[in-house]
Amino acid sequence: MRERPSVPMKSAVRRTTLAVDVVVLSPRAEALAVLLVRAPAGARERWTLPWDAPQQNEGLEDAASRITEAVLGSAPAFFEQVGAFADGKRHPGDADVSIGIVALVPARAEAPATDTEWFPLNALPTLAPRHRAVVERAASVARQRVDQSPLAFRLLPSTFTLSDLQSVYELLLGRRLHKASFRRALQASYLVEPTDEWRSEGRGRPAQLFRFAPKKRRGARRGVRFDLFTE
Amino acid sequence: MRERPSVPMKSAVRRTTLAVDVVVLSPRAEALAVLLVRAPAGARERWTLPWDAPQQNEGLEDAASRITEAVLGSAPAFFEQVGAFADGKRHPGDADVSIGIVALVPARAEAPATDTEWFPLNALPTLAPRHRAVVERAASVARQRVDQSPLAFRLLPSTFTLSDLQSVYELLLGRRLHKASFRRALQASYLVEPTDEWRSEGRGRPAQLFRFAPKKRRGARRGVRFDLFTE
DNA sequence: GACATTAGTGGCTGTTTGTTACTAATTCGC
DNA sequence: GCGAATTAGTAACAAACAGCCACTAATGTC
Repeated sequence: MRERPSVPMKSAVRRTTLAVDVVVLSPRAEALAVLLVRAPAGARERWTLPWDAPQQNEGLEDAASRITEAVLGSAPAFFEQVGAFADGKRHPGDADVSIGIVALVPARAEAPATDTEWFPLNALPTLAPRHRAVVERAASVARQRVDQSPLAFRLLPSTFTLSDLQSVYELLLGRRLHKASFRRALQASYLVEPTDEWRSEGRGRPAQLFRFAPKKRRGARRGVRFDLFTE
Repeated sequence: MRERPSVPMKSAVRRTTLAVDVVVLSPRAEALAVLLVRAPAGARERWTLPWDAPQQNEGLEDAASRITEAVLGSAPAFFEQVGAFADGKRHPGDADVSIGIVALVPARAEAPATDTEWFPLNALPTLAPRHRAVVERAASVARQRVDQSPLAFRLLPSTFTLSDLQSVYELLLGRRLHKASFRRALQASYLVEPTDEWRSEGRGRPAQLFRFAPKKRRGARRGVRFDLFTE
């Protein structure tokens, strides 16, 4: 019979260095893009995620907000943790542990700070291994939660056309959706409401503008889907 | 026009204390239960989550594995991060930052260590505020990801009846499911395969045992669901 | 052997979804 | 001015799916 262990003594509490690494995502030119910061001369990689150590008594999301505001001029309204990273992978500031946080900003947000640049997710420059892992996790989290969290709406301005919304979903999911089905499902969800404004974008029929306005939850949800992500 | 900020100087890197807090979940007596450890005399609360500081160069999941093994006698096969907690809430070891990790163990796992006890999720004793937040997040993560991650199968032994499986889903989702619909959806998902064993559990017809054996992903997934969690 | 109990399936019905095809309102080229 | 191109939005049908009910099957209990 196996010996029943007893509760362990706590090891001596170690002090570790902590970083908050922010993945700022925004749709740019038909692709999801990440905001990167030019690294100081002499660094091993030329680009890094915006990051910093949290201040004393500063929450992680608060730190992410401060870090993002410094490179973007304004703080995004939406943050979500994507995980803690403490593997052996190298961090630009040699932090022992990184908290990865994804921030979503609408397409036409303000111009970023000097020494920053948007890179499409599929054409990133070389990053420190830790930062590459954080970016990959952030993208994967965004893809997996797009229908459980109002992620898509944070990538759009406060009013948007349904075609805009569909494009963002397609960007996040990485596949095309059918227009009629998309709209039907959206209608049934009571997530948006029409405004009385219309937008004419060059040629073609003008589109009605909608805003994100989730109504009270509809009744009990139904059966299980068994949609395992077996990637 | 808004002034374009420049990239901030990194603040002096602070050293913080870090804890890995593990939420060990298992189905016990018709409810999901958490494994708690009796706190040393003099502590403010009588019970805590199993936790410890990660060792030098130890990954977070490795730490969770070590911590769980110490209280359970064997390491569960499944861990998932549920988030980092750095709010002002008090931690039993006064760690600045906690990484919450959920571990899933099957129902009839080994007897826990002395000074530990299973508590149903809805009848927890008083915990340090940080620990309460970690438990709540863990439960919520488990509920939200049950159909995207093979969570349910980690709460069952390697072979199980379909009624067992359905019960675990009902436990995680907090609502009843319909037997025929559940089985149809499961069949279509190719997640389990029958063994040639049967189990007779007291009265009633014996049930066939199945094992978790996910087959290659079926073709492209379909439409969007807009299932926002508006809790 | 009747009955209670649990496992498992067949089939009907209404709902949701994929798809095609259409109508509507605009710009562009001439 | 007018048709072609372009984008927005909808109708309608068929297939797939989910909720539901009722049934059969195999065991233990009395």
